[in-house]
Amino acid sequence: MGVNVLNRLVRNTTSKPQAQPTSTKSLTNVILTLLKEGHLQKAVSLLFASPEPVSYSLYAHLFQTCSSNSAIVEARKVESHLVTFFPTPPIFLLNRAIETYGKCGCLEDARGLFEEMPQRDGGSWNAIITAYTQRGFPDKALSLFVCMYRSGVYANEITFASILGSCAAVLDLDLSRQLHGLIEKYGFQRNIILGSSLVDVYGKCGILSDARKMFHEIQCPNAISWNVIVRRYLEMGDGKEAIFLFFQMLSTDIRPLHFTFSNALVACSSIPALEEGMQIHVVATKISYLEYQLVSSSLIDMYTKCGKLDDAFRIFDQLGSKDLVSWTSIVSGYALSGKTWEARKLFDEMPERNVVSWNAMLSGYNRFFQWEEALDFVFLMLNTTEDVDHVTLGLILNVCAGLSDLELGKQAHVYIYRHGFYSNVIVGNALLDMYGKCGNLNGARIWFYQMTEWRDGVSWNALLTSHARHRLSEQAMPLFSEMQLVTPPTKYTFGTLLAACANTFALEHGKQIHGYMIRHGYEMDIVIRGALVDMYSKCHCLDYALMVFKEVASRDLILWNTIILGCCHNRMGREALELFRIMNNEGMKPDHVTFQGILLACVDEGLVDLAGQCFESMSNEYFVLPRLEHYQTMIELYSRHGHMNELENFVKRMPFEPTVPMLTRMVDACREHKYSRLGDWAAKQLIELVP
DNA sequence: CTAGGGTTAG
Repeated sequence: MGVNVLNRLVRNTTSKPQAQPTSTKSLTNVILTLLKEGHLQKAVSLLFASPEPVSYSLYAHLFQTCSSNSAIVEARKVESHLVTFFPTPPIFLLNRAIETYGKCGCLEDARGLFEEMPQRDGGSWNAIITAYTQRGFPDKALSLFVCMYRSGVYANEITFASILGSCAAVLDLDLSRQLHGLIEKYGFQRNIILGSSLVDVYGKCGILSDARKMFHEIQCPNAISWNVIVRRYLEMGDGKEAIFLFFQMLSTDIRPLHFTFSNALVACSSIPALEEGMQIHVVATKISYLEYQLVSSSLIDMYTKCGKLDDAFRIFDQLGSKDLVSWTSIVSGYALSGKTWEARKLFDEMPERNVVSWNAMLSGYNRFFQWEEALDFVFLMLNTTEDVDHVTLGLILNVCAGLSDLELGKQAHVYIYRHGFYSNVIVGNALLDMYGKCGNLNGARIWFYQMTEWRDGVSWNALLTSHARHRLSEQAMPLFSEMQLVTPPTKYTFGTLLAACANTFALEHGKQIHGYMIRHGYEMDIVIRGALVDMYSKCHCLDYALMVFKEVASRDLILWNTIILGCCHNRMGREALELFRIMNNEGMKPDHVTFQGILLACVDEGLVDLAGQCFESMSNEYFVLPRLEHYQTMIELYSRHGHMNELENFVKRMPFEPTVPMLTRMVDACREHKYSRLGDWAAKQLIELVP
């Protein structure tokens, strides 16, 4: 503040605050009344126009009010008045001024005053350090702290609290430990604010053991201390411990912050833990915390994540005022559990939407492979709102991949490039996936090398998957070796590699991967076991496939289909049929893939009648609509086993015209079995189709 | 007197 400096130098009045005339006293009273009534601007104008100084305490009061109102113009006026009438104002008032400038976000004013002060005390350093910490410049705060330390000014509790906040922001674990040592050396360790700050900084640095140790050293943790420790466990993905600590807090007589309720509920959503969530619901109701939108929104989300849509909806429905977040929560609850129609109905009713609401709805369509609806929704979104973020773009790319629409995917790529989203790793990986799924392996490769700077393990997996999908499984192994130098493999990596082994009949590689996973304790989920079954059966090692299959406790449809088709691959039709029988007994509903396996088994075993019955039972008993490949397999069945009458009846009863491969197969079969009536017809059809 | 925590939804 150049003007203020000038004032300080030019003015040489020697007025003292203690000798106040009556007019000043009344002025003070008027200003105080104005402040009390919230007229800060008027109060400051009055002060500014007054040629008299006021008491130190009134200046302090004015600064404080400017602080809480972020009134920068008024703060400058107050400082100006102060330095005009006091050539050497008390340091503490200038410290207040620095703090006020900091709170108003005017760091230049704060720094200017700090630099110009004729004398500084520890409070001045604290004020400027706190200003930088709170306005989001932790590096500057830390370097100022070093200056302070070097210039021999002692740090006090306030300094430590502030500087720990900066450590937490930049995750400087080493400095935090040093500060911890100093705090104990100076005997500040019983300060609850410093204790909580240390819990905070250790937790943010991911050292929960130290955070927990520090927490236990706090004699009487307050609501903030509890909130910190619960939150840190939640952030590190240990929802269980977060919930445990929350309930421990409830057994003390501390009244929890409503934020802590929200954190505990989010922890329940993350596990998910319905029982505990319901208990928290009860407690929150008892102490009227559902009044907080934050708590009720978290509660709605907890119920949806625990699969209790009805309960979630009941709370939502009874909500006094439904805010954007609770609307979005309920929509996402329906959308992500497959009830996209209900979700859409609610979405259309929303009084307002933001990018998260749009993304939630779109995610629902994507998760349940409703690509057409998703695409319509994308266009609706782009026509309605400008609000598009990296999540939206990732979802749009998923739609392109789902529809195998490379052109659309390329358009999205251009958009992403133009709008600077390309260096986002989520978007980048979605792009890789899109190129792979749209059949453009080269595009995927080029993009993979372009994203060298910011790719992660997922990028490698995506590229591996693209290679495996393009029957370039031989190249997957060298790629995997390259990958291992950079990033550790995950179960997704192995899933892809096993599929690659299956496609290239690389039994030895497959066995090595299986062994590697067992030795290194990788999670053997149902997808991995399915990949193992598939790999072993495609490598003609059906015994191993069956062994892995039998180890799975709860089998899903995909796993059943894999083993049934595996038997077919190994020309073990009878075993396939036997497995189908067991599957039925276990109450598993077959789908079109299962029936394709069954029909193939019948072809192989020459079970023409059984195949016919199965084909009939598809639509009659199991309500599985026969697809093109089922009709084709039936044609193969009759052709191969010379059942020409049945073949003719079957083809004539088909709900669509036979395809070229079907006709070709029929012509061959009719020639072989001298059945010219159908053969001639098929040949004629063929000529019309292929001129 | 100044200092600590916390923003739920994709």
